[in-house]
Amino acid sequence: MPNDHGVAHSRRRKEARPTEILQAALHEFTAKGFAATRLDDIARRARISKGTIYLYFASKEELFKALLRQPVAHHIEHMTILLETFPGSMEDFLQGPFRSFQQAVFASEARHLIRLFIAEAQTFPDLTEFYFREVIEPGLAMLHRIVERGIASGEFRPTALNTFSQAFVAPMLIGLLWQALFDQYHPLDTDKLIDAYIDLVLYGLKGTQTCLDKENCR
Amino acid sequence: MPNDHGVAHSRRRKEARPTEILQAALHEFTAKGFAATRLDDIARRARISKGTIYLYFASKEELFKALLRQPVAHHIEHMTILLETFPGSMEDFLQGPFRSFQQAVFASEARHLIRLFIAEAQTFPDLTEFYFREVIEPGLAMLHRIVERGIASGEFRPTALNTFSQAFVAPMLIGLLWQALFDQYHPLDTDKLIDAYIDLVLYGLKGTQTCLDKENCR
Amino acid sequence: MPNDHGVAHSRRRKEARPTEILQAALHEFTAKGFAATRLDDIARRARISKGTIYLYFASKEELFKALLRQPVAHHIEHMTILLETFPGSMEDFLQGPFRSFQQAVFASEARHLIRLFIAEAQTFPDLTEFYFREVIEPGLAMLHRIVERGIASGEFRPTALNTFSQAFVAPMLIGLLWQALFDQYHPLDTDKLIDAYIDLVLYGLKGTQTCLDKENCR
Amino acid sequence: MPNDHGVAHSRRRKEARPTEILQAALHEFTAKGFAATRLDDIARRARISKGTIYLYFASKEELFKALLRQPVAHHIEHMTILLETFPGSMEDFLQGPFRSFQQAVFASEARHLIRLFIAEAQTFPDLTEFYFREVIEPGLAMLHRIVERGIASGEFRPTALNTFSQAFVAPMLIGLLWQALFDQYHPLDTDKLIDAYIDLVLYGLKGTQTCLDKENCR
DNA sequence: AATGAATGAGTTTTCATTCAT
DNA sequence: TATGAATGAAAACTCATTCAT
Repeated sequence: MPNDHGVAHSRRRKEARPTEILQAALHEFTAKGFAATRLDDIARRARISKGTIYLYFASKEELFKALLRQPVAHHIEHMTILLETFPGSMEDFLQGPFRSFQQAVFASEARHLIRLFIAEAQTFPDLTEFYFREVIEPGLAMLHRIVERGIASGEFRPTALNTFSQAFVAPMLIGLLWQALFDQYHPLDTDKLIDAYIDLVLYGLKGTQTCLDKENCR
Repeated sequence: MPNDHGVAHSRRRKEARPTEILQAALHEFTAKGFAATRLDDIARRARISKGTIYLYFASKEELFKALLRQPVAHHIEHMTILLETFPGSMEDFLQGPFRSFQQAVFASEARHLIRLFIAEAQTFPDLTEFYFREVIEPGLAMLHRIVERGIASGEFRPTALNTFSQAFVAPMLIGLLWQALFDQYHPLDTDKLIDAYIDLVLYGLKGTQTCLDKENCR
Repeated sequence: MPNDHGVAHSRRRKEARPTEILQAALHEFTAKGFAATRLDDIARRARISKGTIYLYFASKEELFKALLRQPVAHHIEHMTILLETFPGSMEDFLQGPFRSFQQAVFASEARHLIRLFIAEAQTFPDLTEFYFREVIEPGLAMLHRIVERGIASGEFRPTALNTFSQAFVAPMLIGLLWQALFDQYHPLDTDKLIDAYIDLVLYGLKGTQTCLDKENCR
Repeated sequence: MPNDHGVAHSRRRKEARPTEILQAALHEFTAKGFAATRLDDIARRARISKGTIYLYFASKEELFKALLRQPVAHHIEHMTILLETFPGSMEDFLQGPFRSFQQAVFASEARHLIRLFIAEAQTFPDLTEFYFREVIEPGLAMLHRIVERGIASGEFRPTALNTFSQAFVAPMLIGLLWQALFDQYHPLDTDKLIDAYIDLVLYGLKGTQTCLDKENCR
């Protein structure tokens, strides 16, 4: 019965549509930015007609926001939960889950989205607020918690890094932007960059431990 | 003598036009991005007519490129020359001229332009190449040179930072982006961020070897 | 059944669009020339929106070229084929098919297009080449062939007209231009003009043959 | 006294200005047509500033009309006067002054202006009327007069050419247009074209009268 | 008289959005 | 649901014309 098949097929596709559209949108917005991307291009890439997009997203802007709202927050959430129950040292956490998190970001589509967000944030103030509330604030809180726990346990010494948790993700940001902009001119090994940076930070944080005389070492 | 005034006024204005236009363009492009900025807006801000822009810039794109090509390279150049003749230690250089350089970037218009470049680089590949050749490559070379000189003189130990000079400017980038995007939600003291980071880097570079005795350490 | 009607209507219209647009374009371009014609006017005349034109033609220039490329060549082609198989005398051909051809040009839209081409040829060099290759060269070749056949059969005497086949169509050109420019001041009977001219040419071509005494004839 | 010189020089130039502008305008309008020609181009070619044009011509349109009104009429006038007092046969007139006139048109700037007029006539109805009254009508009258005189003296037979004097200048028109449009693809010897045509016309006009036996000479 | 910087109306072109099918 | 032809608002860009010098 072709009808049955047709319906089933249609339903299956129907459910997949938003995702298909978002994937196409990711590709196009990433390549050209919001304004320079045409819905036609997204539709063509998703192999649907332009009108169909409007069945699932109210406007180009909403599609863009939906794309950017999707996929970053859960990384942070996951890390935060992991941290709460993490039994080991904070050095182990940074060398383990935190490093993995950064590698995961580089491996995922999120890598494009972060850059896209930076590019378009001015144009979409509500996106900026969304990111701050959903990603930045919880992310910084988590980083702060790591340092706090490290200090509380005597693993870390107190440093300015406690106030500037942003610095923890600085090399990830550098890496993302470099990859997108300059890799063609001069490739960058982002894994090693992250490793080097974690070492640097840990070195700075642990500081006095490697020092013979704790009292005298700052 | 109205004639005198008129001539003087007109001449002064004529020569100032490109600069006036570029200033207005900086403001508008910065606020809305390339595509969303209308030449009408730039013209209105510069208090001239739309057509006048075309007397000085061939197109919206050329105006944008002219804006971005202007003002970053000379900062780097200045630093590079300074470094060559710098008599002191590399720690002094980082704490002195290098810190000043970063503060200068934050104080200047360049702060907006860097973010604008990141946002629009995808759309203007020739700008990307320009930045790589004129800013990134010489900048990295200079940073590399600092570490090399420090190692050669026994001031620094060899670390991965030697390979990843990008990491030196990571917090400046974080600071620029934070200022533009999130300062309204949570202000960031960029001066202190830079200080903290230079400390971190120096600590990592100089290593534990140098610290036995607080008075002697730093 | 409104649906049926609707579909039929829409389909019919869609296929007809390019033709409708070209007709409107013919009218407007003919009346005002290329530069002075606004796409708005063409759209209004075709009862569509400005944007629709761009669904079928890439630009104003392409629309103009499409208009001029259309409809002249086939006249020539038809004549050329006719000539190859024409059984009668060349006088009969000139008095018959060739005269009809000229009358057909006067009756058709081509009459406007030729003038339009003359007006705009400077601006569109590729159109000029197109006309030369597709219309002028084959047209002259055909005229040349007529004279040749006439001479070969002894019907015509050799004259300079053999080298200047252009002269055959001179009155048609005069007629077209007169009609467009001066008919309001002084109407011209183009049919009779053509007749008179064909007589003149035939008289010249047949020339001495019809004269009994060669020495006395001219 | 530099003032004197200056004034003299200025006056001399001042008087020459309109002509200089018209020459530049001829060149530019001829090359690109009315609409596509920019006053800037004309000014540059005349080595003056754009504003200066407006000291001598009220608008682009007036400049164009002034250009086209100039220089054709006097050719006709001259011919007409010549004809009135011409002592020889009309054949001599056609072979002499009339042929010279056509050659003069080809050699002069008028050659461009005629084509320019054809191209733009639609856009400037008053120009069309001007041409009809000043050029076409007197020109046709003169041609008509030639034929009449020839018939009156028994030199010519009555033919349809009497009614269609336009045909006399047909090859000149063909030649002008060919030169402008197709000479690059296939050069045309306009002198010989005119010669051939005058022969053809004379042959037709003198016709059967020079033939001994009317019945056999068509 | 001459200049040429400045203007802004006018035109082409693009593309998000709609809607009849 | 899905389509894609049609729309028309919006924006870049041009250039005749003006006018202060």
